[in-house]
Amino acid sequence: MANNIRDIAKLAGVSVTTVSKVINNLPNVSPSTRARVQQVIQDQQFIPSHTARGLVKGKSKTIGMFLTTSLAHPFFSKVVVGLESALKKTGYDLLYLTLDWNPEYSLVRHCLSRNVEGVLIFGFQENDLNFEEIIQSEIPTVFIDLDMMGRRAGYVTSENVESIKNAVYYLHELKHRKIAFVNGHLDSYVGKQRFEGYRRGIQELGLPYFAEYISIGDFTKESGYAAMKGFMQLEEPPTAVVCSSDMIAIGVIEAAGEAGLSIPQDLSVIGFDDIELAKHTIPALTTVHQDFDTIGNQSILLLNDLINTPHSPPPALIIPTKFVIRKSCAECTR
Amino acid sequence: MANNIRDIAKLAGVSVTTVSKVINNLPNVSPSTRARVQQVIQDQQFIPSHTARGLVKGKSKTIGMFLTTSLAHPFFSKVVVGLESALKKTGYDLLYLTLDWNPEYSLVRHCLSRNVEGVLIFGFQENDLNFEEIIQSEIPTVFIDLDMMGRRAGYVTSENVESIKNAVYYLHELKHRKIAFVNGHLDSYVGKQRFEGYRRGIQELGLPYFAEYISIGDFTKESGYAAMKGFMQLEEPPTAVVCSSDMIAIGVIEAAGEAGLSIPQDLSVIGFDDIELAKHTIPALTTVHQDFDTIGNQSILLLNDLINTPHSPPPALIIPTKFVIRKSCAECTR
DNA sequence: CTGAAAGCGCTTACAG
DNA sequence: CTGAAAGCGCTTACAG
Repeated sequence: MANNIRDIAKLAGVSVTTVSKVINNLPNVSPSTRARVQQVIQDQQFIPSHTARGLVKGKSKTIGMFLTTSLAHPFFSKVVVGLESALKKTGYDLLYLTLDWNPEYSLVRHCLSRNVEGVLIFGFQENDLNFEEIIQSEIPTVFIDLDMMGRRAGYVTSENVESIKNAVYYLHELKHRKIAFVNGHLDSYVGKQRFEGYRRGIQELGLPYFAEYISIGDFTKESGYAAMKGFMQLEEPPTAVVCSSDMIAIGVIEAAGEAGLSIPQDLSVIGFDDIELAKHTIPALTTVHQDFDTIGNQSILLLNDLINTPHSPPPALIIPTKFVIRKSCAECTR
Repeated sequence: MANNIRDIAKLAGVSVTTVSKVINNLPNVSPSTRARVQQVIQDQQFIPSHTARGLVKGKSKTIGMFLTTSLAHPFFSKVVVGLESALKKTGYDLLYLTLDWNPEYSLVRHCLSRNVEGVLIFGFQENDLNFEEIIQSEIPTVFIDLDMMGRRAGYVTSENVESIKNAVYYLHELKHRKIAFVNGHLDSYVGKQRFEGYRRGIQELGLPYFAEYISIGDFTKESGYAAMKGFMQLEEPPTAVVCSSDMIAIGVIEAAGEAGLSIPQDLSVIGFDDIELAKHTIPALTTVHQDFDTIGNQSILLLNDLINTPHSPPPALIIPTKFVIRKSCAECTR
């Protein structure tokens, strides 16, 4: 049984150098020799060791991925589809790196010991981990939904600011003037961005900025529910609500429904994400569609550039969203 | 800058053997020597190469995972949470292996070249891939939701048969006698199992077996919708429908709603999976809850046994489900 | 307790 | 076009 390049060399009656050349499709091997070696490789079902190759070349053809466990979030699997296609294209495999939360643990150590060529970071917020360390290490890194930059680190995210701003504009065109906003955590990058979008929309349209119309939750249905309950206490409740996630919107709709308001006649609601559920709410949710597939795909492609193109600039890629109009908004009649 | 064990040895004034012993916490090093070496390691921020270690030991501390891209399915992320905790416990990292669909491609080659110690296969059906090859290779393998077995291969899945049977029993207790079943693909393992559950339930309860009450779809909402439309054409439409997924149930409910039936008064519906959405349907869906976390967790643990316990028998682990009673079933009044 | 040496399975100048 | 040899960074008998 031939287990290594030396066995193959012996069987083919050549040197290991030659076998290596054949395996790697390098020139300077006569056609007949090449054919003979290939035959032996085939016969023996020889599989070169990726590990040994990695050791001598100092490359692993592996990208490390750090993920929050709280990634039980609904987008993850969609992003993975995008990752997969780009991985295939670039020839990398993805190593799902499990985080260890003991004090001596270090992202960088893990990466270095595993010899990953680049790192993908997804689902984390600014202060979750010691990202400075990894940026300093200059291991090529791409963050998803977190605007970290470094000499060899960049990010990809959806168009958050404009998307929310557009939602506000859309409601304004429908004659809404009392437009509330239910956001997620402000310590998350997307939370900050979307808030900025709301702020700009209100400002550019010359609408008054009411602190009472802004609620900060945590992207969940529950936080949307609570926010809407709050709005309904106001003397002048909003006639429309922009939400920072579809789940928030669903909570808003539920609270509104309990109070006897019908959507969209009495209240217009806009979500964010376009999750599966958004099509199935009653009424179907008007929302901002995120292109998760492209996010995944581009993350790997950019990482590949960072790794393999010597002076490639750190990326900061904003993926366009799509505004999906369904049934949860109507013209304001009051 | 110290990059390898030899540099450390030099700096500490010892042999590489000794450094290796210190790194691996092996005995036969004097305390003072050990301390000195550790100090140097610390000072130099030395990180041993996982790759080199893997090469000589023939082990990679890596588990390979094959996943369908169609894994954009909603459970995946929940299973990952379970995987993660077990990975941490066992010290393995997960290599997400991207499949290459060209004819020469082989799962086993990929695994062998990457030197993974075990393989997790998730989201595939019997004939999707050449699983025989991987079973023959005797690389330790655990399948999720696919009952493949081999000398070193086993599986973990939810209790599918009993769960559906119980659902049928539950409806029977609610005095339903015309109980339909909307299944997913029969070429999927879980499809077959759940069908068997339905069959047994009907049989044991002495209910007549009507082919018209059985619809085979593809786990989607659309297939549920179509199935229910069909049922309503029958002379004696069912009074209750057991579904092989929550999405199917949602489609059934939608079709029923369009025909003016109210749930649960006119029709009882039971789902499967207990996805997020199940709580939010109107009425909230009675369903079979799958314990995805445990599925993920046990998969790794069993794989770990398979890898590290010499004669560990191939596992066939059935994870219990929980029947979650919500609002979509009522006593049959007709 | 310590270290010299062989070896894991490859790649890569280099000489012929 | 071909091959001997050094080396990637470790571990592990083995001898002292």
